[in-house]
Amino acid sequence: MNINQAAAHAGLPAKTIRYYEEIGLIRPGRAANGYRSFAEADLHKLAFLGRARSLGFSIEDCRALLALYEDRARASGDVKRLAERHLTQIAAKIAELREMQATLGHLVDACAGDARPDCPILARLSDHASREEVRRP
Amino acid sequence: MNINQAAAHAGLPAKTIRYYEEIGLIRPGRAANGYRSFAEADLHKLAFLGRARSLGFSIEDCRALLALYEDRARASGDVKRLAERHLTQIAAKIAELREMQATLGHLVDACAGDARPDCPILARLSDHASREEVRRP
DNA sequence: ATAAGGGTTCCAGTCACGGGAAGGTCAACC
DNA sequence: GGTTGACCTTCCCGTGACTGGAACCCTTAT
Repeated sequence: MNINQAAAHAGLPAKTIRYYEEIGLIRPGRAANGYRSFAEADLHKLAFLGRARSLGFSIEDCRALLALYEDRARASGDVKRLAERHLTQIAAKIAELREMQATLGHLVDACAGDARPDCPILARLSDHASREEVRRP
Repeated sequence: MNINQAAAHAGLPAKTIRYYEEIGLIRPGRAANGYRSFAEADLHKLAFLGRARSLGFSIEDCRALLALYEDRARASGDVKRLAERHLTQIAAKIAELREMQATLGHLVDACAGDARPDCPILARLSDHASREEVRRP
């Protein structure tokens, strides 16, 4: 099977597959004409990689996951640790984004968004101490 | 004021400040010896950029925000539109991460994490149709 | 004179690809 | 047999927003 069929099968761009070969994640065979030749096992690995990437695992995590997958004597604890570490990173990223969302959301709510120049968003960016709340007497 | 003092003042690495100059976000003066010389206005801009970046705005968004900030005839609507577009992206990213978190969280919960090789995480990666739930009779 | 602690430029690397050029290969059609 | 046109190959550059490091200049203190 040639690269474009493999790509369609795995749901990955051909460019990505070439890249995965370049960095040693897969090793498809070669036909006499130099074309890459993808066997069942290669397709399986590509699908595995696509799913791991879609869960946000880094390429290096994917490499480790693939190695664990192929190691029949693996301990599920190793896989779980890797996944938990990734979950921690996901949670941290979500927390960071939610904070941005909250801050920026308040500022956007306070901004009139009309033709006048006064803007609490710019005010906050230019002076961190500035607040969008109304003054209290 | 030299670059390291400016960096300390703005809470940004000196490298980042040089980069911001390189891409035209700031234009500090130069002393006779070739050292960058940061004036009040430069420090203010750097702080502005630092806060905008910490809210997740891209460099190009920061450039636009800075231009709006310096345009006394700006319309707050322009700022608000930019911020709302960014908020949309933040929300999309959060949604994506939460889906990863949910999926991976279920898999981690279902994984024994011991010395045995059986692992629902790898099972799911190797076969998307696999489910971590217990079989129902 | 020298050593330290600034500053400067430029080059390379990061991550995970994507775009595009230049050229080889294959199947089909006239 | 020639010619499309689709597919394949390698190679190199660009992305975003920096970060690290080399090689070298400037200032101040000993």
